[in-house]
This record gives sequence, structure tokens and C-alpha cells, in this order.
Amino acid sequence: MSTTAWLEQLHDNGYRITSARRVVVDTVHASTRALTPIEVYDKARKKYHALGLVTVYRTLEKLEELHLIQRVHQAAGCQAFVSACHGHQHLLLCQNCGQIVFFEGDDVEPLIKSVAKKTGYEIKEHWLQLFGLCADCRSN
Amino acid sequence: MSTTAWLEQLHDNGYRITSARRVVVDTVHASTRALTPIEVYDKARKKYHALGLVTVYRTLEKLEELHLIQRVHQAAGCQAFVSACHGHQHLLLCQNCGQIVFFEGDDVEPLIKSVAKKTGYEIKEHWLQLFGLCADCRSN
DNA sequence: CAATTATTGAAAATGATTTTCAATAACAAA
DNA sequence: TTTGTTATTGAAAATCATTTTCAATAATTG
Ligand SMILES: [Mn+2]
Ligand SMILES: [Mn+2]
Ligand SMILES: [Zn+2]
Ligand SMILES: [Zn+2]
Repeated sequence: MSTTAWLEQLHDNGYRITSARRVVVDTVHASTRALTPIEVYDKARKKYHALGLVTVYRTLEKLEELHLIQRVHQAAGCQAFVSACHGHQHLLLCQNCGQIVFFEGDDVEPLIKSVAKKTGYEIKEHWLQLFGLCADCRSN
Repeated sequence: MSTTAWLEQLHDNGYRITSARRVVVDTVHASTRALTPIEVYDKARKKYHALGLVTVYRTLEKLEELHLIQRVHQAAGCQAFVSACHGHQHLLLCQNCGQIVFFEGDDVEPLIKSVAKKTGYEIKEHWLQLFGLCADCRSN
């Protein structure tokens, strides 16, 4: 999904397209790492000096609401965001450089059924996240 | 694992057993829901009025360090703690009442191998969490 | 019991996020 | 294109969670 598609989404949902929003969208969209609001702010400000941190927060909030980005939970903290995955995918994160890859093809259904049976819960949702070292970080 | 075992663990690691710590340990240990520091504080203060919130933070920190409790990540927030699981287990949470159950027997190894192969990552760790409705919340 | 020293809670400090507000920029309609 | 309406902006202040500082106190050890 392109940055223009993100801007369209914003527009279609009644939000105005502003320079501040463009630069936040560009920044998050371009990153293969999860970025915190401050990191987005620092990167984006290089392209648009007048940007305010508040606007970064407000824009991230809207992008999350429209499911264009998603929050990434890590042992180190849970304030960072990445471009959202498409369809049923999960995250794989490099513990060294932060690089993120989505993968699909997990088959947790049998597990879910067995756990549901044992516990009496009706299971509605699951989170799965893998951590490791990317090819680059392994060799260097 | 009993509360006395937790206190022993604290003691064996050079920490003193105080009234404040006892009451924090009791509170977290007794709960089948994840509790935030403020929730622990409110509950524990009913038994020990002089307790300070700072001490709750400090005690939780030590319990986490000794792997007696673990942080629970949820869409609503990531500051809550529960008694830690034993061995290789994962969490199942009720989205309505917050009740927590641990389960084991996931087999994500084949998936991990296949993802490792596709992505070139060396996978070191995984998080899996299930969400749903507990038996009580389903029927009521 | 006495001496040592970790622990305590209050208060202040910090850091992240949210709210308030007046100025401005986006955009729909003319 | 101009114009009017109104969403959006950034600065500053407010709020909320967490951490640090500090002098008084309580837990341990001998
Ligand atoms: Mn899945
Ligand atoms: Mn597992
Ligand atoms: Zn890496
Ligand atoms: Zn989290």
C-alpha cells in the first residue's frame, strides 16, 4: 500500500491532507522498523521543520484507527508503530536492529481448539510474535 | 508456588521481608487477574494502610526480576502483572473479566523453522497469547 | 539488645501523552 | 478564484505514570 493510498484513506474518512500529515505518513510508511512518536518526530522534522510533536501523536492515532499502522509490543516498550500487516499475518522482529518482517501461515487452530476445550473459554483472538536476529545482524 | 515461597525467594536474594512486601506479595499472588500497580496499591492498602505506591512499584520490580511475576500486554495497556507461569506456558485472557489461565502444549516449532528458512532470521523467542471469553462470561 | 544498613513513604523530578487555545491552512461552495 | 467555514496546527499548560531523592525507620545479624 502506497503513501498516496494512506492519504486517500485519511481524506475519505473526512480528514484533511496537510503538510504535517504528509510528512508523518511518509516517515512511518518508509520505515521497516517500528518507530516511537519521538522517533517519527525527529525523522519527519528533517523534512518539515515546523512539525510539532503533538501532531505526530494525533496523526499516529488516526492512522492506527484506520488500521494503516499497528502498535508493536516489545520487552523494551510498547509505544512504537509500524505499517499494518495485510490479512492474517504476524510479526517477526530483529532483537538487534529492530527490523520487522511479517509472516503468514501459522496454524494455531488445533491448539486453539484444544485449549478452548480444556479451559471452557471461547477463543476470539490470538497474538503471535517471533523474535530473533535478522540475516544481517547474524553475520555482523 | 506459595506466598511463603515468594518471600523466601526475596529473602534468599538478599531482600528483607517487610510488612509492605508481604502485603504486595499476598495481593498479586492471590489474584487470577493481571493487576496494575495502582490496582495492587488499592487492594493492598486495605490490609496495610501505611503502604506507599512507590513501594508497590519497587516490589513489583523485584518480583519481576526474580521471575515470580510477569508483565501482561493487552490492547488496553501493558502495565499489569500476574503470577509467572512455570515452564513453557502461554497466557489465555478473558476479554470481559480479565481472568487469566495458562496453557501449554503449543507446537510452533514447525512454523518457526519454516519462517526462519524463508526470512533468514535466527529465531530465539516467541510470544503467543490467546484472548476470549471465560466460561462464566460466556453464560452471563 | 545494639549496630548496621536496606527499606520506607513523602515530595520532587522526570517523561510520555493529552488538553487547551488562538492562529492558520484546507477545502467546499459560490 | 475568491470566500467562508471549520478542521488542523504548534505552543504551552495540564495530566498521568513512573522514578529519584532523602531523612526517618524497621529488619536483620551477631
Ligand atoms: Mn495467526
Ligand atoms: Mn510456546
Ligand atoms: Zn537485525
Ligand atoms: Zn505490550
